[in-house]
Amino acid sequence: MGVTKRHIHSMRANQIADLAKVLSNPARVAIIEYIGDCDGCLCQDISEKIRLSQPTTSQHLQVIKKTGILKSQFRGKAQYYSIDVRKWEQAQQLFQDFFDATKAKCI
Amino acid sequence: MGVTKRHIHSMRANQIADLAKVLSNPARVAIIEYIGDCDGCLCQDISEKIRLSQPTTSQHLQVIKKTGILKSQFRGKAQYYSIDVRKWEQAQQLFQDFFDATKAKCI
DNA sequence: CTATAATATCGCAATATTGCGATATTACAA
DNA sequence: TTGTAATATCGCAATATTGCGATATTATAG
Repeated sequence: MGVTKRHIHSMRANQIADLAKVLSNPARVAIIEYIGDCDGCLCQDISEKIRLSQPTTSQHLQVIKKTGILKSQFRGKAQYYSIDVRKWEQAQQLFQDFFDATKAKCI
Repeated sequence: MGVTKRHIHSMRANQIADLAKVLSNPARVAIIEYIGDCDGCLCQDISEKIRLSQPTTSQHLQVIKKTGILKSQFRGKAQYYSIDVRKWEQAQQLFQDFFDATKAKCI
C-alpha cells in the first residue's frame, strides 16, 4: 500500500529510524555541520551556504527542530539556530547503543 | 522539482545521508537487529519475525546489502544473511565522527 | 531432466519526500 | 501604525519510498 508499517515494529526500532530519517538528506547533514561551526546561525546564511532556497532551508530546519536537536531564538528580526548539545548527545547515544549491541551479538 | 540535489553537497554529507537512509526505515532496523541475534538468517525467518511479506523483506535485504553491511551465502537452497562486522564498524565510525565533530564545535 | 523449496524481481497503487515560487507571518524601528 | 527585514507556510510538480501479489530465478534432491 505504500505506507511504512510503524506499528508492527518495536518502539526502539522506530526511534532509531526516526532519527536516521533526519540525517537521511544531505542538505540536513550540511545544515547541522554548518550550524555547528557558528554559534547561532541565520536561516538566510545557511541558505546561502548550502545553496538551497530560503523556503527549502527553512523547511529542513523545521524538520530537524522537530526532533529537538535544534533550538532557536529571536534576536532582532532574525532567528538564530543552534544545536541543543544535550539532545545531540542523546541522539549519538541511541545510535551508538544500536551499533554496539549489534556488534556484540556478532562476536 | 522534487529530487534531492546531491551534487551541491559535500561527499561526506552524502555518505552520511546514504547510510542514514538505510536506517531510516524501522523494518530495516528490525532486520539488522534480528540478523545480529542469529549467526546467519534466512529471508523466510526474518520475514516471519518482522511480520512483513517475503518480497518486502527481500527488498529491504537488498537495500541493506547494497551498502556492504550485509553479506550472504547460499547453503542448500537457502540464503544465509549475516552482518559484515568490518563494514558495520566503518559505518559506526562515520556516524561517530560526525557526532563528535559537531559536538566539539559546539563547545 | 524434473520437482521443490527458497529467494529475487516485476509491476502496481498508495503515500512520502524534495525543492521552489508565491505569499503570509513575525518582530522590530521609526 | 507603517515599513522593512527575516523567517515560515502554502500549494504545487517531480520523484522516491513502501509494501504487496504474481511471477521469475536459483540451487539442490531425486
